Amino acid sequence: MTRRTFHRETEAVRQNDLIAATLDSVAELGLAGATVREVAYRAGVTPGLIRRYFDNKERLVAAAYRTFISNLIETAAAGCGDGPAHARLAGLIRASVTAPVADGRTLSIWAAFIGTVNSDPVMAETHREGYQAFRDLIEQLVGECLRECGTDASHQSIRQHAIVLNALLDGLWIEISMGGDDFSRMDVVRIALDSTATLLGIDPAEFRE
Amino acid sequence: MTRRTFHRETEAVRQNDLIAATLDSVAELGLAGATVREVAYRAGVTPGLIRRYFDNKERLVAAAYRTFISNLIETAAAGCGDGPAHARLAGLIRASVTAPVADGRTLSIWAAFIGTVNSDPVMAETHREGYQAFRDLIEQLVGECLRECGTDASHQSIRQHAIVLNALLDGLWIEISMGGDDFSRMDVVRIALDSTATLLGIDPAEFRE
DNA sequence: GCAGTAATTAATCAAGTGTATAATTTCAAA
DNA sequence: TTTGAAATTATACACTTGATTAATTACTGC
Repeated sequence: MTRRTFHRETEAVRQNDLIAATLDSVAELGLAGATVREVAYRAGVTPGLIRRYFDNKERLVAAAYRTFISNLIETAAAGCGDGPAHARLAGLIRASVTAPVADGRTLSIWAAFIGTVNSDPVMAETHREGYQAFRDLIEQLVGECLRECGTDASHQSIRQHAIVLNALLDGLWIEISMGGDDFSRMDVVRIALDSTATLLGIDPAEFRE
Repeated sequence: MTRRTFHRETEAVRQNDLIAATLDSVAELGLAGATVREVAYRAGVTPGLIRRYFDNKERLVAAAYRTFISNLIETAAAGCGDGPAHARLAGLIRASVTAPVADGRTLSIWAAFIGTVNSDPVMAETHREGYQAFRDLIEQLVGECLRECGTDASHQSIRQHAIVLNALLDGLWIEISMGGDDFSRMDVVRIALDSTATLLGIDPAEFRE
């Protein structure tokens, strides 16, 4: 009986593969399905190897969550581009309600992780960081927008508008990703942009991109 | 060595207790912590008993989710009361962004269950039912509101406004329940009502309750 | 009070979990 | 080509999980 052949990989590649395999497992089988054996199988290695790159399974899952959430925010933020604030905000919104950010697989992974936040301090901290980053981004864009449009741009006004917009985006993202409604015939981007304009008191025409 | 004493209960009471214990476990320990033994312990029975009232653990969890989600929607809907449509809508919104609907424990349970929807068909169906009920309620109230205010109340307009409002409520509910932001100094109810009025094109004054 | 029935407990099982460790294999350096 | 160190595999262990079953207990109807 011969051992299976293998080839060595750098630490970065292996960690990356293991994290990707973890996210795949979580997406398809849920968090409970992301067992050490399942992850190892998907990564094309044996279970024991995981412990060489991650102290324990908890660390692996936490690392997977961190990569996932930072990638997600990065992808959404990449929609900003440059230009005037309202154009950047529009870009962020468009990116937030379309694939690959708004997507069933993404939602599944997000949901699975979210469920652990309350009972797992490590996950809670990771989650807090990611959320904070996104909220800060929105708050800044909202602030610039309000200033551009000459509306009330007081600290409190910015904050409240950011909270509401953040909530709207979260909710739309969930609805669209869930795919429960039939969004195929609607222009979700336009709906998102129009309602944002309405909420911020901006001329919707400027938001049509 | 004597056996522990016990007393019999009706099927309804036992099922209820077991479901309550399941929800407690999920809220505090996450879905992974809701083991048969943990649930039995919290319900004050022995593990074997569970199988007398639920075919298997999957059924118990599904039943717990169903009870949870229907209670949640019922509680929110109870905020409606009666009166003109905009008052009922305002009541629903107020209920949605305040305790016990908007609450950390509620969010934890919701999040834990949501994470299973993608990989578990039974949970997916239960989820769909609950969500549909809430969305229908909102769509009806929005429709009445638009008609009351003389705005465009076409089928498509109602549907789009309902989607957006639903998203806003979901997002606000999550944000508030999460407690990440410091909402203590803000009037979240007013923020929710004002932004809803803005989105629907209704006079905010009518929404102040 | 008594008997029978059904609810409940207690004990056990097989399967799957994360983890640990020793035996192997790969690869780079000499 | 050889050697040595590090990466990877294989195997095993202790533990937890959901499920099963027989023994016991509480309660209902007579």
